[in-house]
Parts: sequence; structure tokens; C-alpha cells
Amino acid sequence: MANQLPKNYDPKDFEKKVYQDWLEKGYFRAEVNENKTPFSIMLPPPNITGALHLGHALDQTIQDILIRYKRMSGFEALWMPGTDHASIATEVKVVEKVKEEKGISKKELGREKFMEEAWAWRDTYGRRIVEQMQQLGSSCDWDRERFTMDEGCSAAVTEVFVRLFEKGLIYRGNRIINWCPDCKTSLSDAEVEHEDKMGNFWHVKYPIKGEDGFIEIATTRPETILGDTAVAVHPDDERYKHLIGKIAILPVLNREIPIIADTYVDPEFGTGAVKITPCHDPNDFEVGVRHDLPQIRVMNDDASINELGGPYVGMARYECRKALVKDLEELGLLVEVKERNHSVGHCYRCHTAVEPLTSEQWFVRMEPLAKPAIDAVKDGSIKFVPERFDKTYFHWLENIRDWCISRQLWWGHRIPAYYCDDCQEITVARQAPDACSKCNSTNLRQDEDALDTWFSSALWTFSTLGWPEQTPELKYFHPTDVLVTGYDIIFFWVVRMVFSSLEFMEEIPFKHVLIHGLVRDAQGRKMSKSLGNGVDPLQVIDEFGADALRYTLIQGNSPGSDMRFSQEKLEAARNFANKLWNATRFVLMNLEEEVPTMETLADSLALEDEWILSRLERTRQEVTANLDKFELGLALQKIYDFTWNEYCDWYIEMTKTRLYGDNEDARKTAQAVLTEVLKGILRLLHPFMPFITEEIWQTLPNTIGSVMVAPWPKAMEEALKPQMETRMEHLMTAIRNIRNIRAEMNVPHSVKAALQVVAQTEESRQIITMGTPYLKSLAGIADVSFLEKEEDAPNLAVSTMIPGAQLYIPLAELIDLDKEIQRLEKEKEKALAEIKRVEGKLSNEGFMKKAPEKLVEEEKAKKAGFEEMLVTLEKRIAELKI
RNA sequence: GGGGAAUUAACUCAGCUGGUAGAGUAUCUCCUUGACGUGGAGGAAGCCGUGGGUUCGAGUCCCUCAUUCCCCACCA
Repeated sequence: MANQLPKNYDPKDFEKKVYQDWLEKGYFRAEVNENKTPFSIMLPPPNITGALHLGHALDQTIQDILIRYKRMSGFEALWMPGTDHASIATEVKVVEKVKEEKGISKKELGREKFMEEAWAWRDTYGRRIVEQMQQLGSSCDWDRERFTMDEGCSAAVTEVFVRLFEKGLIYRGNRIINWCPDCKTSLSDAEVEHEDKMGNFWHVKYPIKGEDGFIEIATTRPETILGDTAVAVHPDDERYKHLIGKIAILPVLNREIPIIADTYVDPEFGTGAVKITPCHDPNDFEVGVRHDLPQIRVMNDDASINELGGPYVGMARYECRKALVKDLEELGLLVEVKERNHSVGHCYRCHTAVEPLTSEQWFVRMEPLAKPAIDAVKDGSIKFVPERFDKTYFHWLENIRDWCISRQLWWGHRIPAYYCDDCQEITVARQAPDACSKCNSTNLRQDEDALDTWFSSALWTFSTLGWPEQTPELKYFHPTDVLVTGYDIIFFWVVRMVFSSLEFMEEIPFKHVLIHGLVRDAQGRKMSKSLGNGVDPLQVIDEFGADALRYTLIQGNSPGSDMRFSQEKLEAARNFANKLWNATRFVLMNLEEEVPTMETLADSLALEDEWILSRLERTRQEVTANLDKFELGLALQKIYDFTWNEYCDWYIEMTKTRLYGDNEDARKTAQAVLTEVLKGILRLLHPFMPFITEEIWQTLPNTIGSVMVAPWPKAMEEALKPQMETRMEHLMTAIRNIRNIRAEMNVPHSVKAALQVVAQTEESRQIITMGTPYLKSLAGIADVSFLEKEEDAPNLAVSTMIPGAQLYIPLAELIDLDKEIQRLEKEKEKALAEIKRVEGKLSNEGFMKKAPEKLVEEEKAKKAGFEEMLVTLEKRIAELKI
């Protein structure tokens, strides 16, 4: 007897060991191998800020399935892992840590020391994330692990910056940007989340200089009044035409500001007169440029009011708002306050309300880069799965504005720009220059700012493969095959990878973008810290195992849509693993020392052997097709159905007669097929549930090495046996019907019935003959006999049928006649309904003319079948009624 | 304001290119049959959101409406 497994499936017994074994054997390693076709996926690098959550688990499970599937299919499969420095998020965390441990600010600590702290953080948390990924079973090539701030990635970042600068696609300028007063840094448009909030709409009147009148404006942010440098009206607005060119007096500050005409103003909106604050509103900034208005920025970096804010200096922005509104009221200049729904931008990291303000920053000119990125998707070079996400992608790129890439942070790639203190020249260079390129001064300062995190992740597909060097890896593995990510970061990342790769590699970064949804809690809510409904993947793994977690995340999930995560689903997944585990135990305990392979069988295959092998091949075909179309949920469902419903519920049960019988050849054949099909299941299931499949694989005879590197099952057209499948279907129908009758008649288990069969066709006779052992073992039949003529059929019996044969079970002493008549009447109703339905179709001229011939034939055959059934039923009922 | 998605059995969701509706969970009945009670056998349960259209035929394609959700947007 071969190996044994413990009675209950307990993943804790082996998951760690199995993973360790894979690692040691180097199975995750991918090399440049010209004899194989490459297949590569770049892991979206998790942030080093924290722990893995279920979203990561989903993201990585999908990638691991694809990678394992391709690896088994003979590709040189590279899954490149890594982590992201997450500039803002990490800096905030490290600042907090420093404050807590040392009681000082980052400025007090100094740049150098601060960076040391941040690197220490990276070491700790970067390591932790890798460990977590390994628990999940992720088969990344860890030898190639990268970090967005490692030497190579940093060199790529500098190279890209310099090249874009030289090409005129990066520039420095004083523009309106999004400012987070809490993180104290600028943000790109993508990093701002807009939220609709109920707020006030304050109507304020500004006096007109030298006149008695006023001009009334409306604002949702009164504190920005301090920075007003004009009032604008529409040039055609009759109400205000006479005021154009006059001077308004800014309340409280008493600054004189012009009343100007600009078509930007919508006369229908608000009062039709707009306060213009060039430093604190993007539109006003444009108006200001057009009219050459002064720029007065009234806020500090923490959004408090600066010295230009007159009496409000030092106040926080909302404090100032309150005070100013009060003052306006006292001055009699506040006309009214209306309630108004408007959208307020928030920082995507700390959720503080973002302040638009002017600031000196670095930008990437987007228009020339966006165009080729749009084309790459339009011409089908890059495909989104599901397709609809290309709309999101196009919309974003078609409306894109220049990308603000500088951040007022230390943790990140420092901008390679050097300022000359003497002549103010800016030198952008790959290496710190010794002297100013213009005046040769050595009074140079490097820009203090760091780059947007996404600037470096945009290069991820090629910076990780050695770019700007033309390494063999880069040539071999790029473009990558699939990018797997959530729909929430299409803007942040996908878009930027595409234009970066097109610009610098002159090719697409990936061929497919597989988009998945969010993992929500059982009530469908987003998982979040504040709700406290987050689920820790490690805890799930601890309780149910990584395989069950992976199963839960994939089962019933279709690309692009969100999913709910619940305890019940985990239990179902665990139960499936347990089922497979026990099926294996069954196989193992029935094997003998020598197990023949499929090639060395002495006996011919039985009906159920051919059937299960045919079904396995069909399943293989479907699963492979599904995987190729990224339909992972469907693929898994099919493996599940085959394993549980066909292999366990039918095939295993049917082999028992041979396994426990005296015929050694038949016994060995059953053993061989049981093992063979189980191996097939393990290989198909391995990408989804790597641990249990490996653990089981190792216990089976005639396996070499690991299931992880076993070949994906090859096509075996010759295994398809449609006739056997049909025969089995009929036999299964017979067995089910008899079981059904027994259940309805409440026949005790101990009572074995005789079965008498009237077979009209040779085929049905064969099915019953071949199926006799199974009718006995699975349907509680004592013996089977054939009747020559229908007239010989017993009267006091229950009956059922399969195509071509009537089956009688004489249970005279047990059956309730009325009940049986009732049962038959019900069947008759069903048959009548079916005949009616089919007749309807067949008498439909259109159907007969236009439907495919095959379908018409099928319907005709069905009709004949039901009519035959009806005749038999009617006869039976008549007989019983006597 | 623009775009997208969802609406299928009590619950959570599948359902590819149109051909008589599926799974898991829950529920009901029975079963300690030599892998598994994390199990086995059987059952009940669906006008596939509304109204129209295309078609011989629509859960599946097109339009309308309703409800819910998501994304985008410089409505001062």
C-alpha cells in the first residue's frame, strides 16, 4: 500500500513546507531561454506602508493562476515581484514614527537622518509584505525582486526625467496645483478625490469706487476674497455692461480691483458676477493670465492665512472664513447665504480638503504623450479585459492636463535639477554637475523636492528589466503579457505605464490589461479601517488555508466586478478541499504495491472508465479555453463540478465493485484510471489551489517531481467517447430514477428490489447489461432480468424508463398503489407539456424553415421520445387502476 | 453635466458567440453503506426589474422607463 493521508484536511500541516520546497528547488526562477516562449507579468508593487489586504490577495491570486498555468503549459513564465516606496504615504508614516519615538519633526531630524529612518522602515515592511505574499502561494521569481527606489529603478527615473526635460516635455512653472495642507505637498489631479458636499453659497456685495452702487458676487469659499484681484462679468450681460472698466472696492482689505469682462463668466449662474482669485482657483488663474492681473496668494503651506490677509493673518482657513463672514455681515455687505451642493477635492491619502493654489512646480506636458497611448488601445495592440474599461481610459487621456510631478517630500526620487545661486540657471543632469552650465559658478543647490511616486511606477515594466541598459531580459520579457490590476488605479498607473513605455521602449508595456474589482465585506461595503470591517488575509489563511482563500476569491467572480467576501464562501471552499483530500485518501487506500499505468493495463476499460476519461478531456478543453480568455471563475467552477459531481459522486462509487471484486485485472484497471484521473484533476486545479494539489500529488504513485512543473494536460481528442457519455447518461438516469422512486415510496434501505427490463433496442439492452453491477451497488437492485415482451411486465410494480427500455420494480407488498398512480400521472403531465412545447415548435413554419437542421432533428427525436413515454405511462396507469 | 455597471431561486452570484434557466449557502425528507457528516441520496424553490422592438426563437441583441451603485467633470 502506498502513502497515507490524515483523515481531515488541515492546510497548516503542509502549506509552509510545500512553499519552502518550491523555493529550494528554484521552480519560481525564470531565465532568458530562447527555446521557450516567454510569458511575463509584472506584479503591481504593493506599498511598503502596511500589510497585505484582501485586495492584494485577489490581485495576486489572479496573477499566480495565470503564471502557474503558463509555466505548466511550457512557457518561460516570469512573475516579477517588487514593492513601491509610496512616497507620500510612507513619508507620513515615518514622520509620525519619528515624532512618536524621538519627539521631533522631520525638519529637526534633518534630511539625511530622516532618509535613514525611512530606509529602515522599508526594510522592515518590505520584508513583511514578501513573507505575506509567500504565504498566499505566489510563485514570483524572488531572486529578481525589485524596489522602486533601488539603484536600477532610480537610474531609470533620472534618465527618463532628463530625457523628457531635454525634449521639452518636462518644464518648471508657477501654476495652480492641488495642495494638501496636511501632507504639505502638491498633488496631481489623479490624487484628488472629489466629493459632493452640502455647503453655503455666500452672496457678497462689493462697493463701486466713486459711486453709490455695488456689484454682487457669490462664493463658496469666502476666505479667498482676500486674494481677489478683479471682478469679472460677461461682456454681453446688460445688467453689468455699465460697470465694466470701473473699480470695485474689496471689502475689509479695501483693495481697489478692476471690473473686467470675460466670456468665461456664465451670466445664468449665481449673480452673473465672479470674484477673480488667480492664486486660489484654476479658472481664475486663467482669467488672470488673460487680463494680466496681479497674483496674490494669501495662504501658507498649512492653509493658514499669511501676511497678505490683513487682519486675518495666522488664522486657519475655516477660522478665517467664519471671521470674515461675520465681518462682512457687520459691514452690511453680506447679502444672503444660500445652501448649495458643491464638490470639494480631498487628498487621496489623508482625506484633508485640498486647497487649489499657485506654486512653483515641475510638470510633464501630457498632450504629445497621450496621443500614442490612445492609439495603442484604439488599434487593439493593448486590450482591456473586460473591454468596457477602455472607455474610462480614453476619457481620461482625451481630457488630460499637464501632470504635476514634484512633491514637497524627502522620501522619493530627488529631482535631478540644480539651481545656480548666482545666475539662477537651472541645470538638469544625470549626475550632480560640478559647476553651473551657464556661469560656471559652483554655488549649486539640488532641487529639494521628490518626484511623484507614480513617476517611477510608470516605468515598472522596463525599469525592472534593466532599462536603460538593453539587457537580454529586457529584450526577452518585454513587452509583458498581462497587467492585472483593479479598476481604481487605471488613471494612476495603467495610463502612465502605457505612455512611458511607448515613449522610451517604443513598444507597448503589456498586451492585456486584466481588470478586477474590489473585495467588499459580506454586506457589500468597502473594507476600511474606519468601519473596522477589514479582513486580514493572514488570519483567513491561518483558519482556512491559502487554497481556500484563493478559491473563495476566484469562484464566481467575473472580471471587472466587485465581490463580497464571506465566511460561508470560505467554508464552501474549505469543504471542497476536504472533499478532494478524502477522494485521494480513498484512492490511496485502494492502491496496491504495483499500480499499472494507463499504458500497461491488462484489462480493457470499463464503461465508466471511458466515460470519466472522456469527461476529463472535455473538462480539460473547457478549462483551457476559459483560462485563455481570462475567465478564471468559470474555469474553476468546471473543475469543481467535474471533481465533485462526476469523479467523486459517480466514478469513485462505480469503481467500488471492481476494487472490492476478485478480478485482479479489473481491479488494477480501476486503480490505474482512478489515479490517472485524479492526477488530471490535480494538474488542472493546481494553478488555483497550489498547496493541496502539490501535497496530494506527492503521495501518488508514478509521479515525478512536483505538480508545479508537471505539464498542463495535453489535448487527447481520442479520449472523447460521445457514445460512452450517452450510455452513462442513460444509466445514470436509470439509477437516479430508481433512487427517486425508492425515496418517494419510502422503501427502506435494507430492501433490495428486483428489476425487470423490457428493452426495445439493442443499445438500451447493452446499457442495462453493462450497468447491472451499478444498478445493484448504487440503486439497491438485487438482480436484473430481461422480459421478452411488454405483456410480460408485472402489474403490481413501479416503473420508469430510459430511451428504448422500460424498467419495472415489482414491490407489490411495499408500494402504495394510489401513490404510484399519482406519481405516474405527474410524469404524464410533464410528458404532455413537453410534447405540446415541441409540437408548437415543429408546427411553426418559421422554425422549420430557418432553424438549423440539427436542431430540428433533435426536436423531432425528443418528440418521439416523449410520445413513446406517454404511451407507456398511459398503459401503466390503466393497468394499475384495474 | 458626461460615462459605465448592476437588477436571475430565501441569500451570494455564474450563465461565452441567442436554441427548453445553473452553482454555493440556507431550507425540507431520508441515510453512522468499507474516502469524506467539512459527507451521501432525494425534494421544494425562478412571469431572469418594467414596457416595447429585432428574430422561427431573447436571461442573452436594440430602445424606453424604474431602482441601486461606481467613475469622471475648473457649477464661481
